[in-house]
Amino acid sequence: MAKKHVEEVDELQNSLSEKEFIKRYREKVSKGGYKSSFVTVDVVLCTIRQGKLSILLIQRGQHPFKGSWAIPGGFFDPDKENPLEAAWRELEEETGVSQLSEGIHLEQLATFARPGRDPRGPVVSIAYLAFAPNLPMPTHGSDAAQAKFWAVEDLFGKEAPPLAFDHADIIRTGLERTRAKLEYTTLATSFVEEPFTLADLKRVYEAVWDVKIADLSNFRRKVLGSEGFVIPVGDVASRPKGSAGGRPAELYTRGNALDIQPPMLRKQMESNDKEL
Amino acid sequence: MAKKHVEEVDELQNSLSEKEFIKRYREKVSKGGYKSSFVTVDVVLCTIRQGKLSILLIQRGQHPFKGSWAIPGGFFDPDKENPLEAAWRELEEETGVSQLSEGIHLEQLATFARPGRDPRGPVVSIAYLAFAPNLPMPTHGSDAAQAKFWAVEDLFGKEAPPLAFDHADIIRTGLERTRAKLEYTTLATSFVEEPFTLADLKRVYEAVWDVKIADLSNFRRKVLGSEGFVIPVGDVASRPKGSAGGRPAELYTRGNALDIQPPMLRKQMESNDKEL
DNA sequence: GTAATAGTGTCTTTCAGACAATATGGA
DNA sequence: TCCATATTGTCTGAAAGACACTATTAC
Repeated sequence: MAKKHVEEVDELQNSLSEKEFIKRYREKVSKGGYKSSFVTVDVVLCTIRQGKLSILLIQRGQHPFKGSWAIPGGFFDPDKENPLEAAWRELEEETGVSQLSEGIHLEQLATFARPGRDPRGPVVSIAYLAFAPNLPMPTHGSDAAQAKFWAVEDLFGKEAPPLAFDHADIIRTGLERTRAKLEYTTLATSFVEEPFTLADLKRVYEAVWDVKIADLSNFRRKVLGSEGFVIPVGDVASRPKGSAGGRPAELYTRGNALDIQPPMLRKQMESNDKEL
Repeated sequence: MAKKHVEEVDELQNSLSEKEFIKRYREKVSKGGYKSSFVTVDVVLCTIRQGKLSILLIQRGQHPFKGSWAIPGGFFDPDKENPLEAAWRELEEETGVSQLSEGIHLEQLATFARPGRDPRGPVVSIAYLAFAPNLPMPTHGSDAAQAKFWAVEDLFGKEAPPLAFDHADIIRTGLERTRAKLEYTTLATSFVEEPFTLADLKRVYEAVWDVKIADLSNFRRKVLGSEGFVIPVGDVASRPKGSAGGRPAELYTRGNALDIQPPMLRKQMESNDKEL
């Protein structure tokens, strides 16, 4: 991370209006005539909380967009690290989970570089997309005012929080990718902790696609029929206390397969699509 | 495009060794302590020439990688344009086709930012992926020594040309995306000129996947059964002179559908996979 | 016992794969 | 006429959707 950059910027942060801050910032940056750009690495972290697809957002404590919510991220040092490594680092800073935590998936999403997307000047954002099981956090990072998982359905309605920069676009792109990936990859398993039951996995599809999968039997046949999707543990789940009765479910771990062949179909939708 | 940057660099280009050039270049760039980066927009342009999946490459006339082959691209001005617009501009400069040319597809591929990928210093490449029908060109751009379509099968063998920067990685990524996209989108039609026959379309799949589709009948049923994939023109093709006889094929234009539901299957492979 | 959840089996429809048969042009 | 290509039709097997039935727990 561009530490010196951050420190110098920090000197400007205190008790300046956003407008004045941007003016001073630009003076420092726009020299030399070279059309270079700052680069950030930002992460759309998807997980499932209380049965709902949710995304980690951090309330900004600094200009610009002070008080608005942003996906976690930080400046990228193009001399020192790969952007993927930077994304893992950001993820670890914000959530406390390490790269070694099995099951967390991280991939490049897209790069956003529209002129004016950052009022400070040219800043290119390399966005990443992460899937994680329900995490104990959020432990908010060093410079974050507040970190919180937002249910996706709350992000785009009239009660929606203000989103910083073009992060609404980035989140939308991430959600589209997420929904598509569940169709033809095994990544749904990245949303659950091991070991898991098929009902757990079904809830992932229901949360991400916002559908009701009516027939657990067909879902079961599809998952178990896909070579390497899940591996039976040979044990059964103990029913959570306070829950009603019912036969205990068999437990599974993630298989090695990456793709589902043929893909999972997403037509069982009697969907209640709310947001885009 | 960063015109001033290009001009200043041009002063350094003549009669300097690559090593000396890079040293002088770095002295100009590394000032201020801010960890900013230059950004380029580069395009993997795929088409089909003589029945083979091919990619447009340009032989570099300047350091670094003088004499090596690179995908077309150029510096991106983060103040003035969207990267997608920049990609269209690059495409137009190198090929003469305009954005209005129906059928050409252009999408963001991925961003490459590994430290050291450009010996001049930190340069982030936003790579785009384009599909085009057989083009009259290449008309080589202003600063390009030579432009040529290379068959993919010639790019990774022992007779392979030297590729600049990490463009081998970018091309590989583009090829994977291209092959995957033919499965679940209608983008195969972007590789043929309108109007086209189903045999033309079949040749696209064969070239991109490097397979032989044995049964044209099943292929036909799949394509015509996919709503909005192709639209019959109501006319038949006239057989090219010199070719053998045979019933003339019906002509089609591109439909409005973006996705194929369910996807095209890529198992008819008796593949002769050569490169990766 | 009932309620609730998990798992098995079976019938029907859809669609890909294989392959046979017909159509339409050129030499 | 024969040859080459395009198009239509038919049979079969794999897999999804619907749905009935059995299994195992808590109460």
